[in-house]
Amino acid sequence: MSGSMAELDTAQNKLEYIDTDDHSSKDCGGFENDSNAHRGPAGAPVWGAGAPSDASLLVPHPHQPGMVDSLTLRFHCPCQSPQCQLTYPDFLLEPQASQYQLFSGPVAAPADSSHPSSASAPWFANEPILCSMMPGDLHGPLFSICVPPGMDHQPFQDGLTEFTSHIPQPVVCNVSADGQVVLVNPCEPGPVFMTMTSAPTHRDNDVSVLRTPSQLPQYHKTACPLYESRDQTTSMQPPPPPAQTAGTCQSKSRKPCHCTRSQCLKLYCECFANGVMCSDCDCSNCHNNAEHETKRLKAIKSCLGRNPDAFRSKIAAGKSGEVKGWHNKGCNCKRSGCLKNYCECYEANIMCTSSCKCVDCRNYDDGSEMHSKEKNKWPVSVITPAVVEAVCSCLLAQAEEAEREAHSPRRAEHMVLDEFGHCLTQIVKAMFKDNTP
DNA sequence: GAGTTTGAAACT
DNA sequence: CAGTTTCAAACTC
Repeated sequence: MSGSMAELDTAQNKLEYIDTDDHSSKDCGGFENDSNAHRGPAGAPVWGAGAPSDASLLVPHPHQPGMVDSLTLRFHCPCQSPQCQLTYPDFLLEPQASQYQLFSGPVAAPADSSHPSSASAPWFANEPILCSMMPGDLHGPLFSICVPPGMDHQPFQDGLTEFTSHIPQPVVCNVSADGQVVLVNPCEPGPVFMTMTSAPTHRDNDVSVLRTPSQLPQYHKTACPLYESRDQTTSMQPPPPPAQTAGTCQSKSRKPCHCTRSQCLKLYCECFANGVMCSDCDCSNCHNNAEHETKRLKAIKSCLGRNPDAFRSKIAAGKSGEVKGWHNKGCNCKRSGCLKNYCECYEANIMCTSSCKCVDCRNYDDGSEMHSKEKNKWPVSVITPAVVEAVCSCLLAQAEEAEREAHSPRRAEHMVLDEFGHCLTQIVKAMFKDNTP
């Protein structure tokens, strides 16, 4: 395997800030990244390395070359429309500190999420991409993506495909010849159409903008309503507005909760923990709904205060295949042998790892018998977090090399895929080596 | 469906 | 941070 992270800390600041000094606005929605700040290769945006459910695009810090500014990693609305401010109460927000915006959401990280091994987003190459929530018309803020001049739509489509490929829900996207982007999310009844238009509101009038017809809800159509944590330096992404939250991802199979004492405002409540309002539940005295939005938001804030990762997925999921991943915290089972659904690992159909503090665990691959709920056909013992990290490092290094050598995006993609194949070969070799007596 | 068991979340 | 309590889901009968 080639490359190392050290070689990759060569970020330059190639992106430009949008001057929005005249917009003293607060955030209006969208997701920021977590506090993990990673260096991107050569100034290129990189997929964030947060929890698997919240990979985002990282962009270089404008004043500290080589550093990623986490403050930039969020949507914000430069407008001060009552609609936006109603949607996101003040107490959850902090003054706008930065102008970068990005196309981001609670999406599955492409790789190991807890290490600086982000994969480069080749579709951005060296081009600046500026994304923003813009003040919209009567329907609310616009979801826009600014494509730099001279950049044709094909790479953008590739990028959009890449982006949406990380969204937990299957999303089909395409940029048609007339510049219309179609997103299809099974959470929603129908496709979402976005149209490329000129963007006179942006400087130089030299960018294209993707504009959604019905604005804000479209953002949430591709983003599950998981609440984001905040750290000391970044503002929190507010929860989605009630109307969207209550309906978002409802099509996903979700069990109704039966909470009686928590008002569905604690993590005991699965709905609340999953970031959705209760709907068709059997709970009593429920406050996890639009009618109690203020109390609900306070509860969210409280949870995030206790644990900034409270609403992140506990499962660091494998992107595909039968490897589900691993539990970020690990379980603490004592009596179930980790073979009942009391065990979070077992329930998630993953094996216990060294992170677990369980007693008498039987949810592991002992070489002769797999005890997990659905017997994993993949060699979990080989595909460890360290291996995933190593693979990601290799892919990142390859992407960086392609960028350094100014290869076309397509060529760069091939190089990365070649490297991925090489990594897989080594993993397979390791498998057989491990299974050889 | 009621009662019990279990382990995560919350609390001290 | 460890021990205890609270809670709701999973499980059993």
